[in-house]
Amino acid sequence: METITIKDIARALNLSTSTVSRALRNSYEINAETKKLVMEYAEKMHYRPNPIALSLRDSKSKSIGVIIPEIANNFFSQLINGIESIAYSLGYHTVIFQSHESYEREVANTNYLVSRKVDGLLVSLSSLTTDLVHFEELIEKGMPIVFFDRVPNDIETHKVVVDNFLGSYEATEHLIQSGRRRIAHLTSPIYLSIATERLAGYKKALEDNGIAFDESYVKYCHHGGKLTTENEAAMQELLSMPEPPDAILAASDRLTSGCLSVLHKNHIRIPEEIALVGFTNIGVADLLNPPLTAVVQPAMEMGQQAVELLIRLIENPKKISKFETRSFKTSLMVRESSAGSRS
Amino acid sequence: METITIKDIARALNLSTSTVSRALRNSYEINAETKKLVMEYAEKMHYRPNPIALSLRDSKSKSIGVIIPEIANNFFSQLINGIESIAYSLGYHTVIFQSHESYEREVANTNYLVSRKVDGLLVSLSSLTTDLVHFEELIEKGMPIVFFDRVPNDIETHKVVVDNFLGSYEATEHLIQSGRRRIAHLTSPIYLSIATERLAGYKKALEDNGIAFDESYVKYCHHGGKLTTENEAAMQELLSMPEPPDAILAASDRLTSGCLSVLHKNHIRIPEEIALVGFTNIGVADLLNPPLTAVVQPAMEMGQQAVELLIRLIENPKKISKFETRSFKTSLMVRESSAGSRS
DNA sequence: GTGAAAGCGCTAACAC
DNA sequence: GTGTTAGCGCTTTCAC
Repeated sequence: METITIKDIARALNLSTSTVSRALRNSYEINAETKKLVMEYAEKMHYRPNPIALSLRDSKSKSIGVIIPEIANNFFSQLINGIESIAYSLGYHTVIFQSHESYEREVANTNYLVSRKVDGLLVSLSSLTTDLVHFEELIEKGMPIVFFDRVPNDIETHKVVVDNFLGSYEATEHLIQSGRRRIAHLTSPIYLSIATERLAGYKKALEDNGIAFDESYVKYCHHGGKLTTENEAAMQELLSMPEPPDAILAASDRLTSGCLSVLHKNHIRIPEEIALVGFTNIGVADLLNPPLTAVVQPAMEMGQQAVELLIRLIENPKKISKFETRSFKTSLMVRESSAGSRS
Repeated sequence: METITIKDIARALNLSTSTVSRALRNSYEINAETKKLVMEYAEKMHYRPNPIALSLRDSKSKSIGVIIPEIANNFFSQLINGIESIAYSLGYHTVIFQSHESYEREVANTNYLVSRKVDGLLVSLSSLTTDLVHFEELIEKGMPIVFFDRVPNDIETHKVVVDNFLGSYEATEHLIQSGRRRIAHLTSPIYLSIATERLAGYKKALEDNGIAFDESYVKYCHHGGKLTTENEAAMQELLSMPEPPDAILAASDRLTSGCLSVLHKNHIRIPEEIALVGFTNIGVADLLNPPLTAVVQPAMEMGQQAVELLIRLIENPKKISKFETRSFKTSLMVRESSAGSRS
């Protein structure tokens, strides 16, 4: 019944454990006959090496840790699929943890994964992370880490990102071209570089098109839209302005659907009264009412590239001198929610 | 720098490893002073026990494995959140694996988790799993397993499910009451009990309302809607029937949005021409066009109950004589997609 | 009250 | 070509 070990095989075959071990690893120094004997017996008994023992010995585990803000988000779940597919084919296992946008959980997860001897880490920062020492120390110690999407500016390592500036710029310009002038921007705390970049793209597009930037059109949701109340409050402020916006650019999945929801509740016609464009990887964007213009990120590819870089780092421990940052383009999927109606 | 071990502490304090070990576990047989000394030094050096070593020794890991069909699905990701929250508070870690509706991956994941010495397993079957020996053997060996949502009929253990029959019955009856007569049912392969139960509820509702069951109104998508082509094909068949349906009951998340998508593409007015009700936990159901009537499952609670049962099983290894099956009620969220228009 | 030693499963020097 | 041994980090008998 229970799991069989090398020792059991050795005993059964009247060999030493080291011989069995060598035979199983097909070592050149073992007699062909002995090998065959061992292999067949192992096969027959369904022998499987104990990965825990291997991890303890080698301080590695052929597994990589992934820390993301949350799973219940299409962008991240698509990303995970990208990660898993590559990792799996390269013989690595993927262990996923959620920070739930909490700095403490991010740290706790990191520590746990490290103690579990993952060979490397793939991380997308929580929106409330400002202190990065837990990662800096790890990198210092030689732990391979690759950041994606929400990456830190101050850490030198491989990164996989999206051109947020451009994505935001294009979306904003698209709104302008469809005749909007009072474009609001709904975003998350600016700790994250993705938020600053998206804000910058938005500003630049306004500027390039001769529209003055108005700070009161920018609303920050500190929990990134996780709390609906926060979302609604921000939207209410916008709607009750003397000159309410005629378009909104929402900076994340959560923010986008939250925004759409509030507009619905207030019976505001989209796009006639207010146009909406959002960063989102939601699968049903074209089935929404109205079909939603979306800034989409190539999540799957990002995940694939991220693991690829990570595994390269893991398997080439010689200090890499220059790290790369792979940048993807977002794609603007234009749909009704931003249709021109005023130009 | 690197991680510090009990041995390091022992050496530094001129004690034996066993004394240090005992002191850290606050054993009664250790001198208070020694304890204090050890504790403080350990604290100062950020000592953390190596979980791998513990797992190797004790053949357990304070972690539970979760095997689900896929993460990129609101129902499952909400469920995971339920699992994680409870597991975390009880000191267990959660390791998530996706079967991607593949029997082989399900088996591979199971084996891996077992070899990694998870203390228990939480599983929702892949839609293509018909052979259950891999789970049966494990249970035989004493591995705690709790199934949820997609549960096997033939295995005796704790289960957490939803009353699929009733959910389906209510949804169907609702369609009938809103004036529909030719109600189609879009479902996945009937290997899964959830599929047979939903089908049964649908049939019974028809019967109870004097509508003859017509097999040609039932379409099976073998990949559960994972393949859009499959989905479209099934829908096309329905639409090209001499008497196409005037309503559709979709049996899963994927199937529901796929169905909605095809109806859109074919410019079929919902609910005027065809009404739609679907099993789905999608968050934006009320933002869809039209707002979607949904059979919603209490995913979070199901996850919480499932871990709770599992951990009870883990921590009470004495053979439990009777296993329980906890059953939740679905809730029918009536929205426009099934509004009455013909009665 | 504390230490020595064995063992969890595996591999790799180092014998012979 | 095969066996012996030590060690990865930890706990736990068994001694003293």
